[in-house]
Amino acid sequence: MTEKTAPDAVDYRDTVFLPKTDFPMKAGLPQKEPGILARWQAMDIYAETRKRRAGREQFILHDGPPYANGDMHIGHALNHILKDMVCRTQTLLGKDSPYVPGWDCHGLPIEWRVEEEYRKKKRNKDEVPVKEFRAECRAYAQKWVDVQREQVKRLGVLGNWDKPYLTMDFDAEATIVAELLKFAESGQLYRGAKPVMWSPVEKTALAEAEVEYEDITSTQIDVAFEIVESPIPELVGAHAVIWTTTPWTIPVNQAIAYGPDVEYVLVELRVDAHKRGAFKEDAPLEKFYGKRALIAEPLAMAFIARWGKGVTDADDGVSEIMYTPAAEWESIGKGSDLAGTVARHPMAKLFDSPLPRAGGAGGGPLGSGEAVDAPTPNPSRTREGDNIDPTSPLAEFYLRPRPFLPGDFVTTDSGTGLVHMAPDHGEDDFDLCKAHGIDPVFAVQGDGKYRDDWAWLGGQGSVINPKFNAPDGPICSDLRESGGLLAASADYKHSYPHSWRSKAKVIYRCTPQWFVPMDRAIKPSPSLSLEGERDTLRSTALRAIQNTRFVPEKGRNRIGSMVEGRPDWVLSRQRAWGVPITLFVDRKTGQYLNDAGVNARIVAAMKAQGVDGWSDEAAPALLGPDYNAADYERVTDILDVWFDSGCTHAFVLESGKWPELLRRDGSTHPADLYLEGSDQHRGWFQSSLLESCGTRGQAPYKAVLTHGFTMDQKGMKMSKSIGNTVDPLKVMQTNGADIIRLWALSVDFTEDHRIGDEILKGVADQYRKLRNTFRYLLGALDGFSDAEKVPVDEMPELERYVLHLLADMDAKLRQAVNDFDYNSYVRLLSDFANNDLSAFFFDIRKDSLYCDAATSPKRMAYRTVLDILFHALVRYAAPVLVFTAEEVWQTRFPDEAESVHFLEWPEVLTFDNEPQIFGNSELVEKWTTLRSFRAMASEQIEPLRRNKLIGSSLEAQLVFEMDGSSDDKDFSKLMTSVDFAELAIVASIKISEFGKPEHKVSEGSETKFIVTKTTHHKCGRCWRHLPEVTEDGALCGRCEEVVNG
RNA sequence: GGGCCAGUAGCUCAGGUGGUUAGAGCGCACGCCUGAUAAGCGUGAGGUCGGAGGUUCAACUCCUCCCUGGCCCA
Repeated sequence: MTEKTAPDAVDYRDTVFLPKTDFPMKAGLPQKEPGILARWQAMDIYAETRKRRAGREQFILHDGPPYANGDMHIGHALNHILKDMVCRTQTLLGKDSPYVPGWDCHGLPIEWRVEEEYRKKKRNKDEVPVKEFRAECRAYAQKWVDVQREQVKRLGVLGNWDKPYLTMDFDAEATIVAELLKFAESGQLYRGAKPVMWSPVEKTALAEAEVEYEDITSTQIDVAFEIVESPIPELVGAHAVIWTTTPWTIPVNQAIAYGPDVEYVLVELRVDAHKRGAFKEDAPLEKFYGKRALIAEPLAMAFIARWGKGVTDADDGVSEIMYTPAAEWESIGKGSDLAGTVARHPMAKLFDSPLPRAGGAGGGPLGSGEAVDAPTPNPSRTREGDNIDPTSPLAEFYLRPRPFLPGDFVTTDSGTGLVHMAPDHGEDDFDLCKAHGIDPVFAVQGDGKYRDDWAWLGGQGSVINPKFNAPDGPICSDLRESGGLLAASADYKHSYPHSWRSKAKVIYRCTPQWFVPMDRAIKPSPSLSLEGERDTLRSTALRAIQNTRFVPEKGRNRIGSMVEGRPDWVLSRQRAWGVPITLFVDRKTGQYLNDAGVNARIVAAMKAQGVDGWSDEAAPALLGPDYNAADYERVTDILDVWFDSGCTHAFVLESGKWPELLRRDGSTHPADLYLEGSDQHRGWFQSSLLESCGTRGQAPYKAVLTHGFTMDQKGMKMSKSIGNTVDPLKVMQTNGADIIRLWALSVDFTEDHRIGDEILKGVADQYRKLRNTFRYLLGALDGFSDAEKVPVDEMPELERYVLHLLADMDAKLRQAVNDFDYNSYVRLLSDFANNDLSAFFFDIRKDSLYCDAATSPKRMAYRTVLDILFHALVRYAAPVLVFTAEEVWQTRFPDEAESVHFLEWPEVLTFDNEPQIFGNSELVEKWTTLRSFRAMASEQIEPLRRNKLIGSSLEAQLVFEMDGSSDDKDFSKLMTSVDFAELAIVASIKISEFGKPEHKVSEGSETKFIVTKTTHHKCGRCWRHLPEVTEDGALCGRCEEVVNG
């Protein structure tokens, strides 16, 4: 065959209707987005959106406040994008979905930063008036609120940025106090105690973040506690050995812990006879030689070595020391056998008194119950030999028996396997003792010294002073005198917490704290109605969890098990920058004042002056004429910041300060949704739940949505020190906010997910495909007007089929919105644009769009569908690609006063509302089959292209080979019912009645097509190969009519 | 160390109650087109479903242990 081309081929390019648009292929988002933002700001798009949705069903997402400190990081970005997506999709659905952002402004980290600035300027915090200090904290928080606000706005997040809520607003502070007083009124507060990290130098409690660990050398001592009673008779008279590196805690020992599964032995302390001459003169041998010591078996040798070092002068003395398991008790057994054993405090001997009687582990000598104000013991200074009244509080304390208690925390890593318990100075100690009714005694003051009234230890200096703990210091001396010291040496190297600020050692110290009880029956009050008669905060909260929707569902289990097992809520902090615990405590009874009038004055003072309204000077006025300020202790603790944020539902949603948030449907749940990272199961979700359950008897939210954390490309946690962080601000600079948004909404945010260059590149590719889809729509719709619209029932089947695909996706998108399943949402859009439109519909109709007459019904129908697609897709995309969607919309419908974001979810045709359009699904089945044949044809054409037999598929001729089966007859019928050549974008198709097996590509293949090169000539305008074209470059009938017609 | 959660192609994700050769989009390779052109179309190659045991006729799906990573605690 010879190619025949017209010698003077005409260029028909100008007669072809090519897509025409100014919408650029390259986005240039970093340059373009700020301009779009400015326009939105100028038109006050947030307020305008509220107006346009006024009176509609509300969807209230309540913003959890991020901490006002530092730049926005990727976690903030993800969180805000998700919140924005929620509000925007709800708004798109036609609801009124406002967003009031907020910040958490009180608390230690800010206080800390301000102090750090002081240090740089060499100012002493203690010399700064507290009001001034708070003012600086306030300014610091405000500075970061402003910084973060601009950064989040840049993401395209729509919200009431001009009026965010701050926990440090006076109104907020007043409401937080009012909420606290509700707990007071319903009897849900008590003062208890708890060991906290304490710096004796700064005289303040420290948070974990303020503590650093350094290696130090401490005095280690072994102390003998004489066993006075035990279910194992052999133990009576023997000595339990405890080991500690904090000798100063021995005076307030109150018990001994054993490991229930640890093996214990009883050993006799002996020395080789020939070494006896080498004993130190002052050694405690006299008192212990030949005596029996109770100790964990794996640790016995190490103890003997310590003991031996102290009793002989010989360098090799250690190896010469003997120990023998006491013959009387061969099988010493496990720790659990020690239950019921009782010892006496070695210092009891300093009191000239009879041995204590066993039994009855008592409470503290110095008060009990919830009031912890320390009573005063007998202040007489006493040394051994002095008499002290055995009925005095201090003597009674030392003479009280020390019980053996089971401790899971006891290990055989070091020490003796018997742990001395000082509930004042250790968390394990406190918890174990509390569980057995033993309370702390508060003997060590804030300055680290024993109280003056603690007999002989008072005024001895700070307990962190090495001299205090030295082998020749007061503690060891007393123990030596009383015969309790087995070994002491200042040579134990270990890591120990120090104050980050002063570099001084810190201690655990029990201090009075305010608590909310989890298991106390709540006193009903007018504002608080509960379901159960004896409801506690825990039971109420657990019930609320059952009534809440969790997305993903596993969140319910997570917060549930936390609430089930959590201890009482510690509300108090000994700090300056926070909301005060505004209680007056009766100095006589220890009870806090509960007077509605006083409370109202306190709240009013907060409203007027903020947290500064709570001061000694203000106390008399707050108390009013009915109370004498001298009779009351003004609590100076501040609230845990989690209480602040737990109150946001009260001072933001219910306050009326943001009218758009007020419920108009009588709903009792303030919020439809809380949305934060999964760490907030322990944080804000829980503090809000407890606060609301304690004051309102139910959760403040209907649903809780959690997202995971963003990891680096390899799935590892991001950290500045490793240098694997991704800065959203930089991504916005280089890629644009729409790219980060698309990223956040493409990943499975309910789990931990990743970000990195490769991932962002993929997201950018995905963006480009979507952008080009819009660009094509804009170009193809050039000049389109309502006059061109064709009724759907007059459209070709292909158009109706595509409308069905749209409707199908529409339903799935709605479902995804309801499920907050945004990665499905985005993928549905991408897949639809790629598969159904670009590779299928647009490709097939390219010929009609370019070459048919403008008045062609087919072309008009196509453009009508493109218009429908445009209106639907731009709306679907708007919540995701907020900037690009606006750019698309404004390109087609420029209007300074309008925005794509005011639009509502598109109305699409569905089976339900227009069954006749889709032929009751027959049309869908038919076209699904046709698409599979189309795919098959492409597959068969490929070899010819690869072999350079043809180039464009338009050069291909298909022959459908029938094998005579009924299926084939149906298929051929199907294909002849449409213009299959047009669908497959080939020259022509023939149906062969009698299949020729030799033409099959391979045996057993599903192949139905034989492909050859067409013999027809190519139309010079539409490039189709058609029989009527006389020579290559001449016109086909259709084109002839369009061009010359 | 404890509680909870996750681990499917290079990337992002699908894979009801266990059942035919594990899917999609993107990317990649190759090819086509040159009238969506730093675009569009097609074909193809990529996975022992984190690992090891076990239950079962049959396991990506159920059980146990381990590894890796994450959140919250200690």
